[in-house]
Amino acid sequence: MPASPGDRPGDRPGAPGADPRRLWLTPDRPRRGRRPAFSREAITAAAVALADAEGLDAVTMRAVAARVGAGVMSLYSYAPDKETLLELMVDHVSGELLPPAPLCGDWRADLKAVARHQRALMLRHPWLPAALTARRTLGPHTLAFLEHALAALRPLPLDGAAKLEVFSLLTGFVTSHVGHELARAATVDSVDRAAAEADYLATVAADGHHPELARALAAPGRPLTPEATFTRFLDRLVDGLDTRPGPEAARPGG
Amino acid sequence: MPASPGDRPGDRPGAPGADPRRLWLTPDRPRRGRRPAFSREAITAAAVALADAEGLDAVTMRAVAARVGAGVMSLYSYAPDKETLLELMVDHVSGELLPPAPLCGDWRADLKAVARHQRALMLRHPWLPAALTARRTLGPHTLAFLEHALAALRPLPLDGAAKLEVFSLLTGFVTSHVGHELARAATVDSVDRAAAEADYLATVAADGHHPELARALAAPGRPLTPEATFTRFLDRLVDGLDTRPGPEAARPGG
DNA sequence: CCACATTCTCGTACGTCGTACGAGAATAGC
DNA sequence: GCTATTCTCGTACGACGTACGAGAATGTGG
Repeated sequence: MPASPGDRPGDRPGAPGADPRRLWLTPDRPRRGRRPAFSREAITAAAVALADAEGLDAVTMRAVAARVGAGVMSLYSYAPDKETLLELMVDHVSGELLPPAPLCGDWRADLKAVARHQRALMLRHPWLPAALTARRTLGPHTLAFLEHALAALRPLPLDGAAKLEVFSLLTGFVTSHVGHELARAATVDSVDRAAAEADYLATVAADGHHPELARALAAPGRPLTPEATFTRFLDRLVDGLDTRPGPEAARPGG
Repeated sequence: MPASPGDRPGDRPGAPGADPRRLWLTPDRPRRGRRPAFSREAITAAAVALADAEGLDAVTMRAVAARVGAGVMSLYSYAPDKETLLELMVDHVSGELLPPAPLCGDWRADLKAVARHQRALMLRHPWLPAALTARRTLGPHTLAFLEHALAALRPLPLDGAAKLEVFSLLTGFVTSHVGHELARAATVDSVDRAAAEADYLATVAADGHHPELARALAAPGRPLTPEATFTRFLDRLVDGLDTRPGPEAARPGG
């Protein structure tokens, strides 16, 4: 095995997503053999368009192939498997976050802006929360945005690991929140579903064993826009972030 | 169609999870016809055991059926589809959160205890974060625990909707965090994978375009136990929670 | 005791998925 | 041109969720 220098997009063998560099560090060297008829970029874009239009479940290898005008198995020359294609999709749309707006220097404001951009991206690509919870992507665009977020946290007296944690916390929150936000919006489409659920909750609340739930549901309920709700959550989270360096390291097993 | 009074566990027809009450409010009335050979409980327990042992992907209708000693299609007498079975699984393990420990009255401490119990449950059932991000379950056990969490928030001057939001925020955080925690632990199993990723990140950080990332990775890096990291996150989140009632309601469309 | 309606069991079968395999077409260097 | 290399993609396989419907078991009314 002559240790080929540099990897092709395809490279049929190899574990699913075993080595990130195999996926992201590919200077597409090969200048021999048949000329590729498609491109990783085009295939990824087709997959994204499909997911935008018909949801993540509609992204099948067959459907993507049909959309780019390729045979199904040709896709495997550009991505070793579907999981990799999904990672490519995530990084592809993350490119829409770049270049990021300049920082203002107020780390709280900058962090909130980061979260708002993430949310906007997810609303534009409603499959994104689901795609993000199932994997962790470290592509060029995702990393560039991470770089930006870390720059926003520069004024904070935290060490590097803690800043990464804060970013992870924020991203997790946005993903989770927007995921639920979209789920709710989708349910509203079928009114009976939402009504049935409300009915059911009312039934449960009325059984006497859930007084707090009953109280919560009986709230005056001034309805907020999703934007306002998100902002309120975000404020709660960011304004209150404990920014002290953190306690002394705990001993493993302690 | 004679409007049958009360629904059987089975009830073959009916949309997937259209009506929560169809699923959760079933006093298993039917005392006619052949006696059921299995039970929803036993099937759910088998599915949970399978997921605990071999992961969520191993939970196929065929595998669950084999485990309980039933024919595959018999499962459909107890749950209308696989999605429902997954909801039953989530509620089943949520029963381990009950009865909850008594509240101490300090809402921050009580809320942290809620989160810690959630995390412990997820560590016991590593498939749970993935199962939770894909659906929202409103079974008896989940709702009982929600009731407990709302009781913990009793001292807060928030309205009902806001308290539900806080719970959702907390649950979303725990789910996301433990999901990543487990993913990292799984990667450590295969050391090359983790090493390759670290290598890749180092490569990226060394390219000069990611100074903040380089700084973050070069941190002294006193390693924390997962417990300590979780606690630090949780403290950051809960200690800082903005508990003011919130701004005036925004007008829809504003 | 006997239909008969009801309810459960589950073998078979269908359509869909991801993808392994490998034959053929295109290209570059000799 | 010959050959090694690379890409294309038809076919095929095993797994999945689940629709269908025949058969077995049970209660009730005659």
